[in-house]
Amino acid sequence: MATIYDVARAAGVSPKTVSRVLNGDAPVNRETRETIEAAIADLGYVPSNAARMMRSNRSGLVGLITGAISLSPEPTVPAGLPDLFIVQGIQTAFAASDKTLMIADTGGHSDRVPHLIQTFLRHRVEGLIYVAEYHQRVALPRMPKDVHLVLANCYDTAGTPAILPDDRRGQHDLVARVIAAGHRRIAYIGLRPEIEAGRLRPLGYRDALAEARIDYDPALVETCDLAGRDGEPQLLWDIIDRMLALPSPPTVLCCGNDKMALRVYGILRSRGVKVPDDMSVAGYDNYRVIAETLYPPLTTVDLPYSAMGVRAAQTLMALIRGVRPDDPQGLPHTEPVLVAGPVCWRQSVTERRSATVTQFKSVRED
Amino acid sequence: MATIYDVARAAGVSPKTVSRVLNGDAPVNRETRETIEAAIADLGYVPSNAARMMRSNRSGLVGLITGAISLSPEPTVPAGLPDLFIVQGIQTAFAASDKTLMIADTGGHSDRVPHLIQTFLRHRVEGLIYVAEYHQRVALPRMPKDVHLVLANCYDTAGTPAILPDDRRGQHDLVARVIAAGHRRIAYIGLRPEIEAGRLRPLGYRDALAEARIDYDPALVETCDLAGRDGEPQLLWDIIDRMLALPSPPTVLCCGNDKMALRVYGILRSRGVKVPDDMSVAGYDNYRVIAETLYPPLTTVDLPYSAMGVRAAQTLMALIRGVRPDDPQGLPHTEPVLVAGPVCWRQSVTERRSATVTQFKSVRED
DNA sequence: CGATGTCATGACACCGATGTCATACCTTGA
DNA sequence: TCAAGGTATGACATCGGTGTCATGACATCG
Repeated sequence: MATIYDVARAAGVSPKTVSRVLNGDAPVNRETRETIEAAIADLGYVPSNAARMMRSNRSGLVGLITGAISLSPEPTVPAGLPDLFIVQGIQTAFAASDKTLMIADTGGHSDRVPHLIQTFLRHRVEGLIYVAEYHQRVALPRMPKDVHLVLANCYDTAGTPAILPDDRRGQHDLVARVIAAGHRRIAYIGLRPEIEAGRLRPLGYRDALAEARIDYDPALVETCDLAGRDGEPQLLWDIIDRMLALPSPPTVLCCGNDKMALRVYGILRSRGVKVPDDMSVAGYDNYRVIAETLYPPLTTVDLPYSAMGVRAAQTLMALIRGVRPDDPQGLPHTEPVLVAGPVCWRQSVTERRSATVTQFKSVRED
Repeated sequence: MATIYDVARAAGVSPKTVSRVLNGDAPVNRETRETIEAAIADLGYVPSNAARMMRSNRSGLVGLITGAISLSPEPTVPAGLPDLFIVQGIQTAFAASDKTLMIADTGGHSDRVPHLIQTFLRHRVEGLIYVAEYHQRVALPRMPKDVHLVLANCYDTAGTPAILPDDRRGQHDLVARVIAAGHRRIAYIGLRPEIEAGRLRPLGYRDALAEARIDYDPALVETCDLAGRDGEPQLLWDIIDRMLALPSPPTVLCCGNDKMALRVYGILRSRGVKVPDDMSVAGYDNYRVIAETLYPPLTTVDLPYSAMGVRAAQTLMALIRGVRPDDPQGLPHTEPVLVAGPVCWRQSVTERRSATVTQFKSVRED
C-alpha cells in the first residue's frame, strides 16, 4: 500500500504538502495541488487512519455491543421484535456522521463482554453503546472515564444514560384508542411479569381504563408465557375459551405482543370466531412481518426500536462532543429517555362507533 | 490514556520489556513480569492498536458491508428473511477468530458503497464481505489487490468468491419430502421471477416432480408478487379460489415463502378449508417467528442465512491466510458456493401414507 | 527604502508501539 | 581458563502521518 512519502516523491513535493492537500488545512498552490491529486489517484493512495490517529489522538471510532447480559436468573427468550432493528437505527445515525461504527456481538455469552470492551479500547473508541435484546436491567463493567457509554433497551443502577421504550405509555395509547373506538369490555393477555414489558404494559392498560372511568375487571386480565415450548400454547387456548365463556365476554383481546396475537388469530378462527367481526384483536411491537401480513392486518403499537437506536447514537455523539461542562466525576444519575411509538391502527379492531379521536401523531418521542 | 512508557516508568524498566510481557515473545524474569503486570493493572493501561499496526502492518480488521446494490431496475422489496441473520453468522465466525469485525450499512443507498470501502481501506482492513438483502447479482467497484473480497447472498460476473443459498435444491428437497408423504397434486405459488428465488425455486419443484414421474400441470403453478401493496393480496385470493375449484384440486399448496404461507392460512380458514386436514400448506425460508408461531406450525425449508454467514467468514479468513499460492492476478472465476438448508417438517402438511423417507439430514452444505 | 504581512513550502520532531542489535550476566563444557 | 550458548534487558530506529516552526518570494504600506 502506497504511503504519503510515495505520493510526495511522485509529485516532487514534501510529505507535509501532500498532507495539506489531504486535509485542506493550509493554502496550497493550485498547480501543486493538481499534481498531488493526480499522484494520489495514480498510486491509489489511501491515508492510514492508524498513523493519523497517532498524532491527533482521535480515532473517530464508536463501538457497539449487542447480546444478552440479562440479570434475570433463568435463560430468557426475547419477547418481541429482534433487537437488530435498534442496531440498524444506530447505524443510520452514525452513517450520517463522521464516526465509524464497530459492532461486536456477544453471541449470548455475557462473559465475553469484558473482552469485547477491551478490544474496543485498543482501538481507542470514543464511545460505546450497549444494546440489549429486550427491555431489561443490566450491569456492565466500569469504563475508563474518557470513554462514554450509552445503554439502549436497557438500564443500570449506576445512572448510565439509557434509551428505553415507553411500554406503559404505548399500551395506554393503544387501549385509549380502542376505548375511543367504542369498546368497553377490553381483555388483556400479558407477558410474564419477570420482563419489563410484562410489568409495564399492563400498567398502561390500567391507566387507560382509569382515564375512561372503566372498572378494572380481573376476569379480563391474564398472563401467558410465550416462551414455554409446548405446554403454553395450550394455556392460551384455555385462556381464550374461558374469556369467550364469560357472562359478559370481552369485545377485544389485547395481546402482550404481535406473536401472541398471531396465535390468537388461529385459535379464534378454529373456534369459529371471526376477526374482527366477532372479536377484535390487538398486539404490541408492530412486528411488521406479522402485523401487515395477517388477515385482517393487525392493530398494534409500534415498538420504536429504530428511533431508539437513532436516539442512542445522538446521545452518544453529544457526550463525545462534550456536552457536560460541569460534573467532573460521576454522572448525575441521568433519568432514562423513554421513547414512545405510535399506535398502528389497522383492521383487526372494529370501530363500534365513530371514533372521537380522528388521528394520532405518527411519531412521538419524549 | 496511559502509554507503554508510563507503564515502563512505573515498573522501572524499559518500554521494550513491557512490550515483551504484553506479547510474550521473549523470556522475562518472573519478578519483573509481575511488577509490570501490576503497573499495567494499576494504570489501566490498554495497548494502542494504531501504534501496533504501524510497525506490524497487520490491522486484524475485517470489513462488512450490508445493503442494497441491486442491479434490478425497479426498487425491490426483500422477499424473505432479514439479511441481518447473515450478518449474525459472520459475527459468530469472527468472534471465534482473532479478527475484529467492522460493519457498515449502506442504508439502501448503493452510491455510499465506494465511500464505505474507502473508510475501510483507511483502517487497512485485511478483507471485506458484502452482504446483499436477497439472492441477486451485484456489481462492486474494483478492490486493491491486497484486500480480499467475498460476496454473501449475491454474486457478480467477475468471479469474486460468493456464498449463495441453494434455492433450487431446497425447493426440490421440500417437494420430494411432500411427495414421500403421499401427495401427488402439488400446487406451487411462486415469487416473481425477477428475483433469483422466484426463478430457482420453481426449478427445484419441477426437479422433484420429474424424479417422482409426476406430470407437470401448469394449472397448479402460479406466481404472486407479495411486494404489491394492496392489489396483490386479492390476487392471492383469486389464485386459491381457482385452485380450490379445479376438477382435481391440489392436496398441498407450496408457497414461495413463509410470509405468503401466512396469508394463505388466513385465506383458507376464511373459505372454511382446514389446515392441514382439508389442505396442506408449505412455505420457504423458515422465518421462525411465522413458521413456529402459526397454528398448525408451518412445514418449510430453512434458508440457511446464518450458515451462509459463517461460510462467508471462513472463506474470507482462508483468503487472508493466503490459500492462493499461484495465480498472481485475477481470480480463476471461482464457482459460487451453494449452501442448502434442511427441510423443516412440521404439522402443516399431512402424511397421507407413512413416509418412505424416515429422516432427512438436519444440516447440509455443498 | 525598510518594516510588515501573506502565501507556499519544507525540515524536523513526535505520537506509541515493536524489530534489530548490542550488552552484561550466568552456566556449561572442553 | 576461556569459548560457547542461553537468559534478561535496554538503546535506537522505524512505521506513516501531522503539529510546530522556519524560510524564501512577493506584495503592501508608512
